[in-house]
Amino acid sequence: MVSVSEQMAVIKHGVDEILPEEELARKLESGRPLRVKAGFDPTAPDLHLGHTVLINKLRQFQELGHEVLFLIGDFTGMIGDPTGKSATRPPLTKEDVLENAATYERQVFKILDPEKTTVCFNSSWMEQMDAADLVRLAARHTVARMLERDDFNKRYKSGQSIAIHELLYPLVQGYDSVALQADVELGGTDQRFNLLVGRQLQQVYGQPPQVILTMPILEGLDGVQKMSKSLDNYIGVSDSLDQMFGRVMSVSDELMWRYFELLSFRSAQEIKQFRADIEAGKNPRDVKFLLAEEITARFHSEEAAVAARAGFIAQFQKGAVPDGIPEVDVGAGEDGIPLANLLKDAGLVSSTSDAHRMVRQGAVKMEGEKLSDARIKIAAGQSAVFQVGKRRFARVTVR
RNA sequence: GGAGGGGUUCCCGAGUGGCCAAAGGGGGCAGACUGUAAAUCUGCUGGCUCCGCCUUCGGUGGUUCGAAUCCACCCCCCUCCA
Repeated sequence: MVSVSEQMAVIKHGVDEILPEEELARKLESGRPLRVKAGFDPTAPDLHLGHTVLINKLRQFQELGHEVLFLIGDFTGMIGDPTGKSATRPPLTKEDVLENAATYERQVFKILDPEKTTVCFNSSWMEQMDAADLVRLAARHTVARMLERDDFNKRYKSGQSIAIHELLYPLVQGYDSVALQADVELGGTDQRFNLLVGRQLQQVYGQPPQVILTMPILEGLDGVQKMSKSLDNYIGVSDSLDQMFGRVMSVSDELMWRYFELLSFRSAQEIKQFRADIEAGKNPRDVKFLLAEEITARFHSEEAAVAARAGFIAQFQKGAVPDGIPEVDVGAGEDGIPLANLLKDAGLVSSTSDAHRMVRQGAVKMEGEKLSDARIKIAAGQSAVFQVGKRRFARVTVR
């Protein structure tokens, strides 16, 4: 059994806030496995590394012997967390929810231990409630407290509308903790208020209140804005091996440390040692390799990660053509096909105009030879590797 | 219901009759430098049969030799008043 202080050290690594910290220590001292809850949106379960920050922390709890309650908010999904701009969301069908849940599991169990994870849906208790039950639940909380939530507060003060059902969201999420008898609930920093409501409700319902633990929001590849799909600065957990490896490598040295803190399972001491090594003259790239390997290994495999590294070195340090590039056929006329059209048809550029631009800038190569005129014709029957920029490749056969 | 202000190329935002495919910034892409980093510098950033041509400035229809710019109607957004 890991000591409480050791457990605390692991748990505290990378977190934003633990409220209240002493209470967590006390719960750990009891020695029983804690029920650790985290809620997830039932829509679009296409996870990126930003989402995994939280999941990684859940994993650490599991390794310390605790139980994870993976809650899919299919009922709350009907409301839609008011934080977002989209007011009301189209309700998902049962089938959608189940399908999304399956996708979640597929992605999440690359990190979590299925043996120590309970997947649950809040519709299973919320749908049991009748109107009277809901009124009773609503009676446990006050408008004044709800309005403490920052975004509600702002909207209220500025006279923007707040629909009644939006006030229900934190309440239902909080009730989930009651239903699950959670000991700990994890969430992003933006979830702080909602998590605290759970604490209050548990007390009202005569349960020991959960400890809340918030995780920071992970910055995207740009290092500034939060990682998100819409900003296209993300690394998806379903990304291909090479793409994932390459994207981790493209992270700046500065941001690398953040990723180590939130995405790696290496200990704080180890990470500190890496910093010292670089300080002493080690190439930061080599440390970044370790990060990229760890992450790709998690979502692909150890062997794949090693292969990815080798491929990476070959492609970018030695300028080799990577493996597994797309093979495309393009059609040509009597006297061949102009280069610009070939590039467009092969999907290497978005338009022939773009092709001309790329050629003009010296970005286009055929079998490693730079081409300087987009109007040259490539004759039918030829097959060659075309390259646009450093990372767009295709083996093109002219028919 | 009333008053006013807007809708411009991926985004923000100039432009108010020809010199506008449309300033500037952001983002993106490419080149140089490198560690495919970051920072920096340079270029590109509507389409095409690409040194020329074609189609864009909320929509439709006008005025004009010529309109993103003027007129009419319509659609949408925002602010203030009731």
